[in-house]
Order: sequence, then structure tokens, then C-alpha cells
Amino acid sequence: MLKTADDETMPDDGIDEETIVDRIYEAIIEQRLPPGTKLSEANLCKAFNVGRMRVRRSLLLLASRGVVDLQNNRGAYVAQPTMTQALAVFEARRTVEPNVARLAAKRATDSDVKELSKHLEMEADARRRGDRQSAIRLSGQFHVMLAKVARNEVMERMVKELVTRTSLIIGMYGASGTKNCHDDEHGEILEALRNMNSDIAASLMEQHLRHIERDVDLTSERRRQVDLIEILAGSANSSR
Amino acid sequence: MLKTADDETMPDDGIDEETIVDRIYEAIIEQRLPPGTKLSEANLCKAFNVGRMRVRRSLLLLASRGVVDLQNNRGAYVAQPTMTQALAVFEARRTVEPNVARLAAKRATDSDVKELSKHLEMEADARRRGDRQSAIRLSGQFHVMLAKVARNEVMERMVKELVTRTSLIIGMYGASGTKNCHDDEHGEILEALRNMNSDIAASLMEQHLRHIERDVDLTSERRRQVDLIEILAGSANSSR
DNA sequence: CATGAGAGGATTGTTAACAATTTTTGTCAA
DNA sequence: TTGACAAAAATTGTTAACAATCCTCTCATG
Repeated sequence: MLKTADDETMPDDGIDEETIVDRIYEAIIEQRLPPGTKLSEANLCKAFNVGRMRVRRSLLLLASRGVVDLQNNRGAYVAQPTMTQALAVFEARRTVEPNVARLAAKRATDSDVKELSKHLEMEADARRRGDRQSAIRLSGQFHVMLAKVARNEVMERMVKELVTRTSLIIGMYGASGTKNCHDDEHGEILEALRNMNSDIAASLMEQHLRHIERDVDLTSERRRQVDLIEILAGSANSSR
Repeated sequence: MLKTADDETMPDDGIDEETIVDRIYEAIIEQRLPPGTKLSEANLCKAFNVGRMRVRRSLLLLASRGVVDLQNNRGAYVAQPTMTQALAVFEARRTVEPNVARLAAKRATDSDVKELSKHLEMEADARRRGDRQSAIRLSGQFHVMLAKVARNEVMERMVKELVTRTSLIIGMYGASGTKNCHDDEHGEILEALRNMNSDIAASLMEQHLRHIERDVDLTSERRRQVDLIEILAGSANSSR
């Protein structure tokens, strides 16, 4: 009988607002919150068992990172990146992350390499199990971990934001499951870190990002304005 | 007698919160708000003639960009970057901005070049006039304008944040006025844009950033905890 | 049958009061 | 004079009520 709430207020109470942001980040990365999803304050309050103020602050933070679209008097929605924004995100990744990989190769300790290696195993395992959500999340997390190994908090936050937005882009444009893999490429990058070969690490990262970008079919504009079309098609003759 | 408030409630009312953020950004860049300055809610409310909520949201946004330090129950302070954070900011700039310059060189239109050119004139003029604050602000703005010319909003926001934080760093560690100049370097970069020479633009930008970095003496830890020392020294025998 | 007006409900934005914490001020004793 | 302690003031954090806006459903009308 330790710490269990007597009657109620148990689900998970008193959550820090940074936790809220991270949870929503994760949900978006795992594509459990597809682009365009409405994030109503009331729902989030119930979900996290938190006052409206915390939710509001969290939404503002998410909006400031371009992950949530905050519309006036209309509420918060998971962002739907335009083609232009998608190109900008990829371009930024190609700018930032190769150098992140280079720095990581220069600064990785043995324990860093070990941790990354363990992470890659988890990643491969999730893929083997067919756990697509974990696979996506872990795959994105690898990039963030590299930034952490690079020992640069500024760039770490950049990468975190960029990875999340990439998930949104894949959710909107990507043929999704086809080849989100490329996990062997993560392995190659890690190998470069092991050998402290920073130039190789950088160029491998650049190739990796180009492959991710290629898998996303930005030219085809299908699947735009998901909400209207899909919702109408889904509930066409279910007028009850 | 134009525009003088009759009684009160006139200064400049009903300000958008994005404006608040930008104004504080500017004040920090111009070093009118030195690192460590307390930003109390009441003061900001009066300054911008705005409700507490707007101020709170603005402070949260500034904190999320690392420009303001939000302490629990103790209020908001202009951030005081540590040496580690300063190194991270410069490293990030060296990562991002050379490529920004490269892309700008590829994408600059004639009107872009014209606008940048006009901007450089203003910059030189401010320096000639000895208007140090404007000079600092315009100098930082040049980097942001390059990102705009590069047509990438993601990187534009990154640069904006990095420029502002650099101002904080210079305010804390820099020998300040010595050689904040380097405006000829801005001119050289613009010249590279004119010639569409993207590689040159990138390498010039990298050199430029290294020069800025060199002017900041991060090794000497002097001038930490500014508030106490300076205030006491300034009002030593003015106890009345 | 389609269309538009309007009432009602739901959701968001804002304000103001209250609670909690910190900082300052004042007092007293060593 | 200095230090500690306590009360008061000021500042921040939170909650709740209110205002404003948007959405939906109904109903009347062409």
C-alpha cells in the first residue's frame, strides 16, 4: 500500500509540463498523432490530468518549434507541413546533421559507442518484431543521441525539432512503410564513430539523409487536406 | 503637441505578443538589456501596456529559445550563457551559417542583392555616426537577412536565435567595442553573392564567424555576476 | 431539396482574484 | 555595528469565472 491513491486521481498525476511536451513529441514521432489531428485543451487536460494552463503553455512551446499549428480562436492542430516547409526541413537537416556526425565521431567515448550500439540493437529488434511505432521512434532517437554525443546542446535541440518535423512530413507525404528502414546506414555511421573517422561519418550521414529524403515523394501532392477528404469518405453513408 | 497622451494609456497600446518577443530580442541584441537583467512581469506589462498573460507567453517563448532564463518562483532574467553554452552557440553558427551563405549565393535575386547592399550602407553609416547600438543590431540583422535570402524559414529562425545569443555572449565575455566591426567582411560576402560564387560565400562566412569568435575572450572568466559588482561600484559613495 | 439564418452548445481567449513563494524591511538582542 | 528572526511587501504561480469566438444542428424559406 505504497503511494497508491485511495480513490481516484491516480492515472498519472502532477506531470511536469516538459514531460507533456516530450510525450506529444513522441506521439507525433510515432505517428500516433497524424498531421492535422486536433489537440483540444480539454482532451489534453484529461489525458495528462493537468490544469488548462499547463496545457496551454505546452501547446505554445510545441507551436514555437513548428510542430503544432496554433490557430486563432480555433485551437491547436498537429502541423501539416507544406511542401516548401518540408524542403526547408530537409535542407536544414543536411546542413546540420553531417557536422553533428563529424563532431560525434571526434568526441565519442567508449561508453557512448556502447550505448549507441545497444540502441541500434533495440532498433533492429523492434523492426524484427514488426513494432513499427517503436522502430520509427528509435530511429529518430538515434539522430538525437548523435547530437548528444557531439556534446552540443544547441544543435541537440535543433536535431530534436528537425526529427520530429520529419516524422510529420513522412506522415503526410511518405509512402510510409516502404523503406523507413535504412537501419544498416545507422550501423555504418556508428562504425565510423568507432574508428573516429569524422569525415566518413559526415558523408555517411549526408547520404543517409538523402535516402530518407528520396523515400518521401514530395512531388506527388496526394494526401493533402487529409481531414476533409478522409473524414468525409470515411463517414460518407454513416449518417445514422 | 502631437501624439502626447492626454492622461495616460497611450504610449503604445494593444501590442501583438510576437512584437513583444521581437522587441525584447532587439533590446538584447543592442545590449540595452545586459545578461542577468531581471525582466519582471509588472515592468513588462507597463512597458508594453499589455496584460500579464501576454507577457508570460512572451517570456516562455524567449526562454524556449535560450535567450531568457526562467527561474522557478523567482522570475525571468536575461540569460547568462556559460562558457560551454557559448562554445555550443559558436559551433552551431559555424555549422549552419556557411551553408546559409552558400544557399543565399545560389538563390539571391537582383533585388535581394540590392536590399543587402542598402543594408550594408546603413550599417556602415551607423558605425560612422558612432551609433553603436544600431551598428550592433544591423550587423546581426545582416546574418538573418542572408537566411531570408537563402529562402529557408527553418534556418532563418535558427540564425535569429543564434545571433541573439551571440549578442548575449559578447555582452558577457567580449571586450565589446574593440572590433565588433568586420563590416568589410559583410561586404565581401555580399560580393560573393553578387558573383553567385557559393563556395566563396561559404568560406568567407566561416572566416567571418571565426573572427567574431576570436574577439570574444572566453578563456578569461571576468565579468561574471555583473549585477552585484557593477551596481555596488557605481553607487559606492552615493548612499546619500 | 437546397440554402441560409439563427439559436444553442462547445471551445478558446482574457481577466481578475486567490494562493504560494520570495524578497525586503524592521526590530531586537548580542 | 552586526546578525538573526519575524512581519510585511512584492512577485510569481494557479485557479476559476467570464467574455468572445467558432461549430453544429435545427428550422424556416425559396
